[in-house]
Parts: sequence; structure tokens; C-alpha cells
Amino acid sequence: MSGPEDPLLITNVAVAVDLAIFTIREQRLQLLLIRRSLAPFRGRWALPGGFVLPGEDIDAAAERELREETGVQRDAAHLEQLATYGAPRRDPRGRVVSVAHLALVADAATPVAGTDAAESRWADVADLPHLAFDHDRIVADGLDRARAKLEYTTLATSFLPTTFTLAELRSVYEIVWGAQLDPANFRRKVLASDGFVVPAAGGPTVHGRGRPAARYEAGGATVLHPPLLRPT
Amino acid sequence: MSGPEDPLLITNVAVAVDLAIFTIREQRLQLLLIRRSLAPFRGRWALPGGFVLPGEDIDAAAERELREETGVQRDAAHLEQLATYGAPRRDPRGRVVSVAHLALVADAATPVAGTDAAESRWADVADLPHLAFDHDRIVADGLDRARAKLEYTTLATSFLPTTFTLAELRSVYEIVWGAQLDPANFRRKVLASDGFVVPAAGGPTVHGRGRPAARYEAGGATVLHPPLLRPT
DNA sequence: ACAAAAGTGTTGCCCTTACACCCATGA
DNA sequence: TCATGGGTGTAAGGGCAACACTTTTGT
Repeated sequence: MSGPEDPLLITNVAVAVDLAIFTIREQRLQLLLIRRSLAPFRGRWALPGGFVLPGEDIDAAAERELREETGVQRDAAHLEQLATYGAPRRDPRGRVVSVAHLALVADAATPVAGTDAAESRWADVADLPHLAFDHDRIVADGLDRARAKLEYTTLATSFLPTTFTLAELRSVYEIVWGAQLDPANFRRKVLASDGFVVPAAGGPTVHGRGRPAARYEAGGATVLHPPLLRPT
Repeated sequence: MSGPEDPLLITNVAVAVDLAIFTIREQRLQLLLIRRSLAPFRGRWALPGGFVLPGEDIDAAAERELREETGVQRDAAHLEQLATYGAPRRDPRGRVVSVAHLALVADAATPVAGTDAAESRWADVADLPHLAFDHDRIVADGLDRARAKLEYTTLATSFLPTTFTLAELRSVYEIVWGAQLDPANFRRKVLASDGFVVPAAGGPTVHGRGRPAARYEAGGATVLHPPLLRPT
């Protein structure tokens, strides 16, 4: 940036990170919420988050919060910056700029302990309460981003454990998009997408009823050319 | 955000906006640079930007900076948040978090006055100097975003005046992507994309040598389903 | 008349879609 | 052996790339 002299006297701002952490549980897309135990919006549901510590990188703060709230390591989940929200009166305490992040985690990440939050829970995105601050907007933006990125990235695998079947992968798309996909065509598309999935080393099968499915794990790729497929 | 008590005592941070402003001039993709007249990185080229004023919304600050540097109004250009950069030591003066924005403007926006910047110029993106702070990274991210968005949005029109020919529109893609496109197929794709362009009301033609081209203006759409076309 | 750019037609190929069909397992 | 889901085959249709062709202007 360029700018006038002595910036540090001009603004007194707190920088926070907020996390929209999505997972798929019980065949539904869910979002991690915490119930605020402190002053503004006390008792209301909100996104997990916290202030960036002095000397701490923003990305590191997001990673730390993710770990604190879900116990998940960075490499076991997807974490990316979403957008920054800085309307002057978005926080009644004063000027707080929030760098919102989008996280996708596997179901296993479930547990949550209450540190600064009184309580926390996974909530269906289809049935969310009205959240504190501008968190409704952040969630909406995060959802848009997640849905859009499924189209042209391998992000869907972030919702699954390290090995998975193609049916499980397909179910991620179906749940996030709310649309049915043809199993045969889905399989072909995914297998034809270079680097999307590779056969899992270990056991080739596992299972319930019907023919056992082969297990796969994420390939190296993150972006798909051309895009995989579209919802409808 | 949630978090500990009395956040405003915890961090003392300045929030800035930096702008990666792209245009197409002289058949090349160019970026607006300013030469720093003040302390850190004095004399070095950098992105235009400045601090967010107390009580000012971040988006408003970006809009103000864009106007100050190019004279362009918001509705005559594209302006969107890019990402936020907040590494602890990215600014030697202290903790400065920068919310970078991406702007695309038409050639007409050229002029620039030197207010807090000693000097400013349009530089070819293919031949940029090493910039101050982490601005090299911001420019790279902005370029990636711009190139990617041409594929599935109507953003290309932001580089052009209110009315334009399909050849001019095609040339935007060719310059930004560095690839040639078939004029016949390009025309069909664009005209088939609902809401991308509409015939311009006024004069149907204008021009140099060869058959005069019809003029169009931007339709209402911003996102294209399916994506327009890909580079190669 | 010729060059040059705008704009239209056409053809062959590939990818997708839809759905029929076979395979492997649990009960 | 039947039900259930995994996995393969295939034929029809649509979209797209490539390129030939026609139109309209300036010189």
C-alpha cells in the first residue's frame, strides 16, 4: 500500500478470523456453530473464530482456530480464505475486520470442546438459525463458493476420509448440490479426470449390501480441466 | 467472530486496501503502478492503495482509491475483492493488513494525478519491475483471477468502452490469454450466451478498412452457463 | 477490381446423456 | 435366488473446432 504518514496512529482496528466449517454428516450438509458466551450477541449462534494474535499470520490464525474447534489438522481438511468483511459497525464493540475462511472437513472431525464458546453443534445448512454479526452473509458466501468449486476442483474429496468409494464421492456432490447424478456417467467422468482419484493401495473392497465397491483416494490434482459436471 | 475479552486492546493494526488495476492499452495488458514517494520502499514501484479511514467501509475505501487514481466511477469499471494479505512483517512500519482488490477498467480511464504518489504509469504485465511489499504476489493472484474469470463471466466487457464490436471483445480475450481465437466461432458463442451482449442502440457501424462491424453493449448477465471458452 | 475484415454455412468429431445390461455380494 | 448396489456397454443427440464461403466496406 501507499499512503499518508504514520498509519498506526490513524486506525485502531482488531483483526479476526471467522470460519465457515462445513462437513457432511447423516447424509446432510452441515455447518459448525458455536453459541456465544460473551457480550455482544450473548447466547446467539455464530461462526467459530477469534482474534488474530500479535505477530501471528492470518492464515496461521485460521488454521489454529480450525484445530481448536474441530481437532483437525490442516492437511486433513481444506482451508481457504473466503473474503474479508469490514463494515464499520458490524461489531458493536468497535472496528473489527474479519477475514472469513471456508473449511471443508470429513465427518470424523466431529468433536468439539467448549473453550471460549459455551456450546457448539453441527447444524443443517438447510435449517440454520439467524446468526450473530454478519455471519449469515458469510455463510451464504461460503456456500456459494463451495458449491461452485465442486464443479471445477477436486474439493469434494475433502469431505471424505482418506479412502472412499466412488458412490461416497458421488453422494457428496448430490448432497451439496441437491441433485441426483447418474452413477455410471459419474464414475466415467471421475476416472477420466486426470489426478482426481487413484485406486487405494490397501483393501480393494469393504461393505454392506450389494456388490462391494473399490476404494479410492485423492489423486494429486486440485483443479479439473475441463470442469467435472454441473448440478441440474 | 467469537473470542476473548476486549479485543481492541489486543491488537493495534492498520488496515489498507491495495488495488491491482488492469487495462488494455496499445494491444497489451497493462497494470497501473505508482512510484512511492515516502518511507518504506521509497522510490520503488508499487500498487496504488491507501489506508482505510476510520468509519469507512473497506469496499468504499477501494472505490475511493480507484477513483483517486484513475478518475473512474465504480459503475464504469469492475471492482472486486481479491484477497487479504496479513503476514506479520509484510510492512516494516508495523502490522498492516491489506485487503487487495482487483479492478478492470477501460482504456479511457488512463489519466492519473500524483497526490501521495510521486509518479504513476501503466506497465505491461509481461514486463513488470519488482514491486514493493508483497505486491508481486498480489499482482500474480490478480492475474490468475482475471484470466480465470474471463472463462465463465462477462468480465471482458469491463476492459471496453460502453459500446464495442465483437472483434474488439475477442481481442480482449486474445490479449489476456495470449491465444488466438477463431472469429466465427467466437461470434457464435458470444451471441448464443444469453445476456452477454446486446446490439447497441445508436449507430450500427463505425470504422477502418474491411467491412464495418456491428456495435454491441454489455447485456445484463455477469456469469455464463456454460463457460464461454478456454485459452488453448 | 482487390484486399481486408465482418459475418454465415457446413461438416466431421467428440463428448455427453440416457438407459440397458452384466457382476458380485448379503440375506 | 432375489434384492441391491457396483460396474460396463452402447446408441442417439448436441456442441464445438475447423474451414470454406459470402458480404460489405476502403482504396
